Amino acid sequence: MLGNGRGAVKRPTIAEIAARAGVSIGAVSYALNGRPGVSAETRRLILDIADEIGWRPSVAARSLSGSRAHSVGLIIARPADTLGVEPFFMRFIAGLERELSGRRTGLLLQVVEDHRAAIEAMRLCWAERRVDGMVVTDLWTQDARIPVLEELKIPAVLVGRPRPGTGLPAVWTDDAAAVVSAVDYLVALGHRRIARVAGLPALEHTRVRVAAFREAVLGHGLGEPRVVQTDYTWEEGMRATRALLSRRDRPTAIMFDNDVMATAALNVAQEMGVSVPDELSIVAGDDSQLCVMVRPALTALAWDIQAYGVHTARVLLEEIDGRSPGSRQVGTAGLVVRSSTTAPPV
Amino acid sequence: MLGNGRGAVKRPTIAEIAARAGVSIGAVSYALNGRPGVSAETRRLILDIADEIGWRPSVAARSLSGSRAHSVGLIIARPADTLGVEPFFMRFIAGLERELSGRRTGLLLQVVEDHRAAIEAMRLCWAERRVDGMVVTDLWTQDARIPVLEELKIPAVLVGRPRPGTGLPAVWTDDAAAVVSAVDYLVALGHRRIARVAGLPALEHTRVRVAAFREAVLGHGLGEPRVVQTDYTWEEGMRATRALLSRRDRPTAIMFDNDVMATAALNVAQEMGVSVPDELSIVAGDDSQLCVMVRPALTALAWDIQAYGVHTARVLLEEIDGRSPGSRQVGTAGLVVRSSTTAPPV
DNA sequence: CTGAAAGCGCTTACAG
DNA sequence: CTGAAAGCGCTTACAG
Repeated sequence: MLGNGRGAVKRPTIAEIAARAGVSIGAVSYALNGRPGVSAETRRLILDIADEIGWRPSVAARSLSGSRAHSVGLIIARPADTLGVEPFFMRFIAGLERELSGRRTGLLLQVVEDHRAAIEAMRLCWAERRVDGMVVTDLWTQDARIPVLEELKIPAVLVGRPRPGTGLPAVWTDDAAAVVSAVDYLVALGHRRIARVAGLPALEHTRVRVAAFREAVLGHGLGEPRVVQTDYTWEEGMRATRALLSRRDRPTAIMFDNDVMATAALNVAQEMGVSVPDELSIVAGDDSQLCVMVRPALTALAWDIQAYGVHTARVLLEEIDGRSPGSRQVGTAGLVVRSSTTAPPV
Repeated sequence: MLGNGRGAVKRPTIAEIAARAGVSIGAVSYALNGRPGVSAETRRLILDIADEIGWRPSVAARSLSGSRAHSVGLIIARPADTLGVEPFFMRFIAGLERELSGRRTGLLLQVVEDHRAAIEAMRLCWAERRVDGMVVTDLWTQDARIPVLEELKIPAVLVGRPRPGTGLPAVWTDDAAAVVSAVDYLVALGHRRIARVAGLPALEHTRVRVAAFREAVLGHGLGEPRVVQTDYTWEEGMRATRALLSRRDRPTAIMFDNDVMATAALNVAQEMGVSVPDELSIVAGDDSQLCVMVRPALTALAWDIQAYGVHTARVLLEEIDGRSPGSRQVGTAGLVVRSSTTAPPV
């Protein structure tokens, strides 16, 4: 009795190829894997037969003998609600795939609520040998997943800054440089009161961006930097903007850590009768279609997310192959200037 | 030599459990799988040991002997660009997972450009026995993937209306009823000139929705229904809206097939000096956070996408088990009234 | 109720 | 250059 209840089709195996070619299955395996040990003629014959009968290796069999799962895992730890509007993951996944599919490696996706669940999923996935390695996103400054990855010796790539203590390679973008470029741009326009609405404080890149912001503001001699922490949501974007705009010395420019909050700010400004960009300039931290969908269209930092995915997959595959890839930096975000930024009111 | 280059940890196997318990590996397998053939006492002992050493079955070994991959596939066939803003897939995937993870079934995700690539990916995935079945989304009226699924006898579930010719089960929502409810609502407000900006004509649900729209409009005696076909994008949403609003007898209400185009319409209306909702009511076809992020907030049809995912996974797993689940309908969308709809101008 | 054995479809030393 | 065989970690009839 085979597989599914609908009377599964019998797959061709190397035994069948061996029988047709009149050689041993060992010879077939060598030929198909491009290894020495078979004559060019025999190899040709075997490849032709395999091609003709549409043979493909069974991953299960390859995994069992080769101790490779030929898949990698991506466990996204976020409440399901906040995933919808985030264009990041679909683009990132498309990038991962572009690299993985060429290497005949599958992508196993899991979506969980928090780090505790993510760790459990990691352990299970690894214990069952479903994957050869994992992609770790949304890194926290203190990240409970990392010690687990190290304890289990799971090959993994960190999507974020390298961690000196660990042996895990990282693929990262220069968040600090991007933030500085945005501050410089606003200062060049003449802004002196620039605030920042930051994302989740637990996330490492939030911390990096905030630090870069503070340094840039201080470097320009603009006084004590003003930063509001949020959880990236629409609601907190509204609240933070309201708070900033209610002060007497309200900022003339605000940088937001994503596009959703920047859009929220647009609405708050309108409600409060603050004109954008004339009285308030807005910069969104992540460029997305959303930024061109609202009015005024938002000036934003644009990252090449798909390339990020491609490099991440590449580093992970090298890591799995035991080639100790080392960390890699990918392109810094570029500032896309649209209609939400201009010189401050005089 | 084992797995990864970093000196893989030796996984525990049933042989180890058997040795510790002093029984055969067969007995261990029976005990772990809850089958008869071992005494309650032995079973207890075996389970305890397995638990203690953290044993988990190797999927590769289980697949090879049991002829089940313990994974299902989702191949998304869309240009990567259009994926970002779509909140559908992340929600849908979260729903799939909720059901799959409880059944110890993995989700293999692929993102490809078109149906040709999707078919190739399906064939490969199946030939390698990476999956036990597949989820098919974004069904076309004439869908080249279906004959391939049938030819290969791949267990699959259609995310869309049942197809009489095929033996494939479907999980669907009543798109027609949802569209009719929206038309009824607009008519009740007093609208007589209602237009529809539809999505990709090749998609089956576009056709179903357009047909329902036409019927509803004719049923209300509102004259020849006006429908503009688009590809779901922002750009075509703008173009379609511009065309509709440029006519002398322009509509007083427009229904859009998604949220992105409805947002585009908001901008076009503003540019053309048409006030929303006073001069133009707008209904978005898919509810999402975007609908509450714009001003005025958009009245929209809200689908329980996560539940859709849960049911889809459930049906697919039944299909894989050979239980011929039959098609299943899930809840119809509800109209969420916000600020973009009101009575037409007198 | 239990043990010994074959088999799933590959890979890979090891002899010839 | 090639063949015969063991092994990956399970499941599952088949004897006892």
